[in-house]
Amino acid sequence: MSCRLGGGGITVVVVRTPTELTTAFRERGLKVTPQRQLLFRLLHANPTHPTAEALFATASEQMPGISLRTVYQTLNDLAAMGELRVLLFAGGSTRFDPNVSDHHHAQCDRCGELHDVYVDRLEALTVAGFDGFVAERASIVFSGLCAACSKLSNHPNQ
Amino acid sequence: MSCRLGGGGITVVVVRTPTELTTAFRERGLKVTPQRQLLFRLLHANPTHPTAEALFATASEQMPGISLRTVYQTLNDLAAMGELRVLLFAGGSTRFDPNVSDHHHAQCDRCGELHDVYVDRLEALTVAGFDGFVAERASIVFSGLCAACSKLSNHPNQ
DNA sequence: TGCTAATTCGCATGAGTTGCAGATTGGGTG
DNA sequence: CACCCAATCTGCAACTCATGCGAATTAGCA
Repeated sequence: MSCRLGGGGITVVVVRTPTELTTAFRERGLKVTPQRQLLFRLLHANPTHPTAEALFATASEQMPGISLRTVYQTLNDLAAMGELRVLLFAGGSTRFDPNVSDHHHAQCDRCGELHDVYVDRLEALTVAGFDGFVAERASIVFSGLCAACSKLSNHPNQ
Repeated sequence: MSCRLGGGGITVVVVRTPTELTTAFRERGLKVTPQRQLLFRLLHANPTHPTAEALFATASEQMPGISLRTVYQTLNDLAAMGELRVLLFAGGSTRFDPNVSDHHHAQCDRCGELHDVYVDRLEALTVAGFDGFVAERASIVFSGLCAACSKLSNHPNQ
């Protein structure tokens, strides 16, 4: 089985700006605190799929005293609003993906790095065994070696 | 750019028999205890994607006093040997899949049920954004409603 | 400016999993 | 068949990640 990889088409990352998130929060009767504004900024166009702890660490630098509890709270609010995707992967805690466009992931077996990929022609898949299951979404995770780790294994002396 | 995903052709559900697992354990210098034999039997052709706790509960019926610690230990050993796939899904703890053939999963948004599906023509996918990533495997999780829950939503009066 | 519900924060709690150590045992060896 | 030792089992403690709770604070509207 093999898969053809598209020639690096342009990928559009759709991530709400802090301003848009502010509006979305207010519309729902949620308040926009300095803590939340900071998190909105840290998440904007953030491609690192951070964990709550990672965001907390970064946020603490800019706002000493911010609580880990607040980070979780805000992340959960965002996820409930559909502004954040929650990702579960091997090797640790929940990661949050501010990229809510239709995309998938590639995870490196060696360093654990996770990055976004865009898959087309999903409808071309042939699936057996649905047995009445009505699929609405598909989430694909590719495993292998990232560019950096792939180079390393070609030069094992490193 | 293209990637080859291992395997291919007709998908066969390969689940080692307790006897095969016994041999595999001995070959690696691991001992085969009554506890492990029981777990081998409980896992054989088990389509339920059980959690460690679920296996522990079933095992306890047949072997009162077996330790949850032992269940974890054996599951981890099996996973390390590649005889078990470790699955992480929303809604709780790690699940273990004794079906190590090339397959994927469908999870019901409503009841959480998880079942196996077989995907063909992965080669038809067009993937952008690998950016040097060398994909070796792909894991697909479909979300939607299982047959039972799908019927329920068509008859909301229930 | 004042009110009130939402939020923050810190601590306690809970679920899931692993580390540890003493007692036990599988299974190769003599 | 008995012995021996490393592997295993078990129970408990500890650890990680995440959430519940409540008193103090604050955003945002009147």
